[in-house]
Amino acid sequence: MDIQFNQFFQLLSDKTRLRIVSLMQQQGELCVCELVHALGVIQPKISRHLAVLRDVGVVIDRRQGQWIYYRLHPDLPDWARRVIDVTVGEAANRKTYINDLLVLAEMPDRPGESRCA
Amino acid sequence: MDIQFNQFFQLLSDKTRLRIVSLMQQQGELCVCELVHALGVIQPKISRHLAVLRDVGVVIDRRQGQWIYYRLHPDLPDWARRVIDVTVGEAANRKTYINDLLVLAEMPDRPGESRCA
DNA sequence: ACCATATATATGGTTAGTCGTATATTCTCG
DNA sequence: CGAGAATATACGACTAACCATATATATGGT
Repeated sequence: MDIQFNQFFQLLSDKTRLRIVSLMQQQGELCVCELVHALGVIQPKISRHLAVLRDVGVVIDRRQGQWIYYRLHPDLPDWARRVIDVTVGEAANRKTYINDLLVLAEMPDRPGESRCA
Repeated sequence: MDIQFNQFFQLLSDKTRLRIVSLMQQQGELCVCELVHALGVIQPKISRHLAVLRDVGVVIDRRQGQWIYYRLHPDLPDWARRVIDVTVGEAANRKTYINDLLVLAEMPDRPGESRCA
C-alpha cells in the first residue's frame, strides 16, 4: 500500500475525519452508528468521510451483521501511523476530542457490547 | 501560537508546500529565489504558498537586503514539529524530495553563500 | 415476503483552493 | 532619482471539496 503525502494530509485536513481517525486510534474498531453518536454528526456525512478514508487506504471496513465496522488500516505505512499517533497524542488535550470519547463511552446499546463474552 | 489540526494538515496537503517545508526542515533558512530554483516552480506560486504558510504561523520571514529568507517557525508547537520531522524523514526516500535537495545544492550564485565568513 | 434498522450513494448547490498571468512593491546600486 | 532585481499581491478562471437532503441497498427478524 502506498499513500502520497499530500493525499494523506488532505484527509487529515477535515475536522470530522480527524475526529474519526482519533477515535479509532484510541478505540479500535467502531461501527458507523457509534461514530454518528459520538461525534453528533449525521449519518450520511460520516459514511461519506469513511468512504474517502477507505478509498485512500487509511481505514478498512468489515461487515458484521447489520453493522459495518471500521478501523485504521493495519498495514498503514509507518510514517502515516506515526503522524496519527502524534496527532492523537496532542488531541488528548483538546476539548472536542476528549468529549467525543466521553459521549461514545456513554452511548447506550452499543452494538458489539456483548463482546465481553 | 496556536494552530488547529485541520488547518495545519491542510497546509501539508499541497505538494508544493510539502516540498518547501521539507527543504526548510533540512536546510534551515532559504530565500524565495532558492526555492524557485530548487523546485523549478514559478516565483508567484512559491510566494503565494509561502504567504499561506506564514499566515498560519508555520514559517517566518526575515528580510535581508533584497532577499527575504523564510524558515520554519522556531516556536512551532511540539506536535507540529514532530509531524514535520516524521514526514521529512520519510521524504528522504522519495525521488522528488531527494532531487529538490540536489538541485538546490547545485544552484549557482546562491545568495548568502558568503555566509561561510 | 415485509418491515425496520444500518449503511451507502446520488444530486445539486455552495464554498474554498489552486493556478498562470499581469502588475505592484521594495530594495540596491549607480 | 532611475533602472533592475527580488518578492508580493490582485485578478479571473477552473477545479475540487464539502454539505444537506433524498434515495438506494443490504441485513435481520417476524
